[in-house]
Amino acid sequence: MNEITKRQKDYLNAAIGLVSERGFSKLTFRNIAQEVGVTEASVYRHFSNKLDLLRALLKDLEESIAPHFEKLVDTSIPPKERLEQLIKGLFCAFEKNSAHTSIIFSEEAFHSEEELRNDLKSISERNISFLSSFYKDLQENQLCRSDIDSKELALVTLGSIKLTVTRWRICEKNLGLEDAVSNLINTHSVLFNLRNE
Amino acid sequence: MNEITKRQKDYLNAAIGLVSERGFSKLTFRNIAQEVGVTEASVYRHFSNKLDLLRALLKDLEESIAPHFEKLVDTSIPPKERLEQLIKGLFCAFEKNSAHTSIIFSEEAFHSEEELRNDLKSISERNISFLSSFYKDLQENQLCRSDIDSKELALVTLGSIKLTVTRWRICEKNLGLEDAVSNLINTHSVLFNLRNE
DNA sequence: TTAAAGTAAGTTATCGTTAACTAACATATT
DNA sequence: AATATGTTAGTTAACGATAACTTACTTTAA
Repeated sequence: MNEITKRQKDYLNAAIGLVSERGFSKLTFRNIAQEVGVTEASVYRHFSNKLDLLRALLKDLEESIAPHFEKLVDTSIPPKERLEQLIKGLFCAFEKNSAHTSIIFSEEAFHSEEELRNDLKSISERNISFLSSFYKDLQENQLCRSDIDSKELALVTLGSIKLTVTRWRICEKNLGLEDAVSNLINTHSVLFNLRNE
Repeated sequence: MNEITKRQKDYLNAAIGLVSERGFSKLTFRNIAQEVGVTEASVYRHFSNKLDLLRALLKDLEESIAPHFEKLVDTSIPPKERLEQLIKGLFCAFEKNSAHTSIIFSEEAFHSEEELRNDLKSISERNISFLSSFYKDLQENQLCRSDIDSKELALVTLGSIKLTVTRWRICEKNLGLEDAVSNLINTHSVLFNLRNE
């Protein structure tokens, strides 16, 4: 609910780095404190408990990802470019902090906390709905195949993005992310018969 | 390496149930022991440490999933049916034990253990390669669109399957898995222009 | 009778969390 | 200007719970 303070943001950045580099299981008050250079108890000055911290973390990550999906409905840009910008934007964010993928894409992480699980669900459904209305608009303007429901197209796109990121993470960044992105865009163009006009 | 004993299998089943119902973080020696009805130390009679247990768990899950992918190359069955059987088979396995999804699909769970991360990677690549050669064969027989590389098609399919399972899990099984399956198959038929002959 | 399976009772380490207290600074009152 | 009050961000030290893991002893079954 409340706005985040500058100092809280410091702690959150430490948390994000921790998840990115050492995994979700290493996200502890001790480790965050160590990263920031303070004591464990000090973290409690800014987050009253772990749920509170996770809530803030999820919100912070959502705010860094949502804009990419929102841009999908900006009709001043050619549709294929919009999709390209979404994919590139997301992958760029993921490259900077793979915590984004760990958290945004991992329902497992929040298995125990129903509230956070629901938050994660909302974020995911919102992203799907942006993608879906993007495709619906294209279909209505004959810029995309319309023999498949726009929501199904959205699910295919999101699934591909998630899988690509997952594989890229697991391969320890061996395979080029750039190539993966252009493959993704090309595959979508052909498969969905995307046109700019 | 070694074959698994009957008693070990009991413990693994308990472990799978645990992950399915209470999440990966609740997979502890204490909880496994409690499920089986023995003492914590007893579990150590069968698995020398946690890495050993996770190794066995991963192998066990792989053995229950691999056959579904292997059936893809059985040319005695019409191709569309083969794909349908893969998807249905996987979803059926996931419905019985959602641990399969937590583990097979979650790179996060094994973030800290490089050995297991590599195992997971191998399993994933193997599955992709089965799907890929399935599509390649179809393409060579003009039973599938061939303007996109078979591996890209495989990635789209796997991504869709994973996303569908994830969403189904997160929604607490509210939305029907049956519908999701038939949607998936239909979307693939149309999108990939799949034919039986 | 001997090897496999189980137990009780510990170890050490780390987790989230709290309590009691301090130093530095801003604001308000006299 | 000087004093009083409040806030912010930090400290040390401990709490109970739980994790992985060990040792020494007992039961059970081929």
